[in-house]
Amino acid sequence: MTVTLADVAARAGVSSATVSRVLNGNYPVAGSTRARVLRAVEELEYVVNGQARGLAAATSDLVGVLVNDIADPFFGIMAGAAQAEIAHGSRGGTGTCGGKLAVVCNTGGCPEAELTYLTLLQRQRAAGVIVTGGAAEGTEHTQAVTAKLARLASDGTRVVLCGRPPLPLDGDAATLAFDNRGGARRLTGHLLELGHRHIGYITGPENRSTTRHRLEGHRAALADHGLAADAERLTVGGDFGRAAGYRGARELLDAEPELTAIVAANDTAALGVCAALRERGLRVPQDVSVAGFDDLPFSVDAAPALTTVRLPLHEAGARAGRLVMGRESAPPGGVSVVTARLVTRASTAPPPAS
Amino acid sequence: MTVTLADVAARAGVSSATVSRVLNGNYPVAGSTRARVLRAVEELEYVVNGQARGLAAATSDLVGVLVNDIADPFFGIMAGAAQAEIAHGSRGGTGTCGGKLAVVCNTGGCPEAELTYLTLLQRQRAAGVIVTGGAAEGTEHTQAVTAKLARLASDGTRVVLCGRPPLPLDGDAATLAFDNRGGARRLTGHLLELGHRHIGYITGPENRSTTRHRLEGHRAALADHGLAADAERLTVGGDFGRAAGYRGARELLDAEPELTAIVAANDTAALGVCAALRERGLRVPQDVSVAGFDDLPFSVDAAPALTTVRLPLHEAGARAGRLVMGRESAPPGGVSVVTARLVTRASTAPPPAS
DNA sequence: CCACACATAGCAAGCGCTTACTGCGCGCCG
DNA sequence: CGGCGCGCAGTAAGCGCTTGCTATGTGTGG
Repeated sequence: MTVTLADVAARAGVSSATVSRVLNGNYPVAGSTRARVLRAVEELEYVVNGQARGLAAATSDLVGVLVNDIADPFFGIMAGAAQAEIAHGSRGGTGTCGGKLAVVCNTGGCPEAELTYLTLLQRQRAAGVIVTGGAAEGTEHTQAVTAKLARLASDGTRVVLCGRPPLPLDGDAATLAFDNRGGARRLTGHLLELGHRHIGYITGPENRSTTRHRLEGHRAALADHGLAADAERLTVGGDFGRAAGYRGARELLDAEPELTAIVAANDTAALGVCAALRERGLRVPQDVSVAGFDDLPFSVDAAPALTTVRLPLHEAGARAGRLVMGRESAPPGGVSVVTARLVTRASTAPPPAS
Repeated sequence: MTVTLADVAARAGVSSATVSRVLNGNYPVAGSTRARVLRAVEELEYVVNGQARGLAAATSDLVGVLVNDIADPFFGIMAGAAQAEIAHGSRGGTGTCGGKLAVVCNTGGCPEAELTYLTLLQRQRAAGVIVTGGAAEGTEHTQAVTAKLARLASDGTRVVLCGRPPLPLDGDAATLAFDNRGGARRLTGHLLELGHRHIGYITGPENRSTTRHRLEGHRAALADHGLAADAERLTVGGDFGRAAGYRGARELLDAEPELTAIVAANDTAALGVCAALRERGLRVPQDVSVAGFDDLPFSVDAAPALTTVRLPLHEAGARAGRLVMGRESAPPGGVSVVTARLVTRASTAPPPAS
């Protein structure tokens, strides 16, 4: 039923070695022979068996891409860009084609799931792995994940960390670190400059590096203006979700009547904040200013358009893809910082005069 | 460097066959032997070689998921849900684990890319393939894609079409067809019932089944009310993108001063429509009603909240995942229709009295 | 007490491909 | 005109694992 190299060889009247060489093209084969082989391939609709090839050549066509939530455009954008680079060079048809297959794995940000996927990828002897999104911190699995990554790296799998703090890895590893702290600091700084003095903050999920860094940036800005005191009280927990923003905003509003601005740890939550505000009859930005983080595509379309911090997700994903494919080399030290740029739009304005 | 079955066998003082059987667990092995083997596996941090296993057992741990645009939540939601089902049963650690690896492939809706990925998947002897999103129609590659799918199906790969018209496939194939036409018809029907008579329509990309079905539904509703005449004139082309909605709305407004409602082929475009309207000083829904399609998560947060048609994307994706894993069986005939429910929110209202 | 059945473990033959290494025939130089 | 080297093609040894079949040891019934 299934056509093998040997079938093609028989049909073309050559040995299977010759067919293999024609298909891989790194060995001289006479033009006439090659043509005969290719015709046989065509006629038989032969498709190489990737597993057998991988086994024999000790290579793999797979590259893993771990994301926290594939339904979230934040990750979708990075994953899409990375995949485009990874698949790059592919050509259709029955013939040979370069490029690899990206395996996008949804971890839900759970270190155990990360570990599972990493093991699965290791089983397939993946050529590389891109890990996106913040790292969970402080759980025992975190360490296991690090160990696994170290293992992969030292086994020759290219490891790229994208939007996650650098890790000391042996082999061919690189890190694209997002400047979450700096971005958050500039964002809150912007609000402070506008004159806000009572600024609420809705965090991301607990124990994640991204959450921590953004919060640290926010607090650093407050400290710059000698406002560190209130910080704790005006911070409520969230999870990057829209509902958390909604809930958090209500909570903040109840706790602090003088509140004039709310910063959410990301755009999605900021949208929830806006909804809660609207519901209370508060206008954005006249009564309360709102800011997010990430600058996802929908943020510009929110009403009012959201002030946020832009992370070049597409570019970072593409770069991660190139790094994992070895098409671009890592900077010395292996770590390069991705800058986060403040984008001011209509959702922030000076606080009401009152 | 890399640990093999034989290494484990040597360490445990058994043959490699025994180790294999312990790991696969479908053959009686004495308890004491099993324990010894497992300890050796642990000590050596052995991880099976998926390629070798696949080759020997003629199986695969891979399942492909083709999507048009991974950065679009429409696909992200389905892919995420499907993947959760596909990975289901996985357990961490070094030991055995069930579940498979989902390979999410971004095709950009381009049939050539679909073909390429399908071939890549075929090379890896994927256990199954889920194809999501509408099909391109009328290009010569469309036929090639169909042929490739037929080939895969008859080779034993489970094929699941999710949100794409059914195809006559041999093997173990199933289709989850979205009721785009019915949904669109109900949506436009809603607008007509509100009293609108001049309704603009912004389509999806050309030559895609989804675009065609939604437009057909829209026109069917118009025809129901004897309004088929204007349909052509009040339809402008789009591509499911936000910018297309923006552009389309301006175009429609210029062409038809009496316009009181605009239907976009999806929510993303509807957001662009709202932006254009705001820019012209038109209020939604007092001056112009707007409706989308899909009910993506952000639609409820738009201002005003978008009237749209809800497609149970999560559920459909999960179901596709179960089908491709053989954990749920296809309905007789292989096709099951996913219903599209009208969701009326604040963006639609009766036309202005004038 | 022997034959036979059953429970385990080992042997070895692949799975389909890559890739040294070997073999062959030809043209060219001396 | 002989030998050498080169350009191609073939041979075969794996890659790491699964699995049908065989071998061994123990317990049981006749």
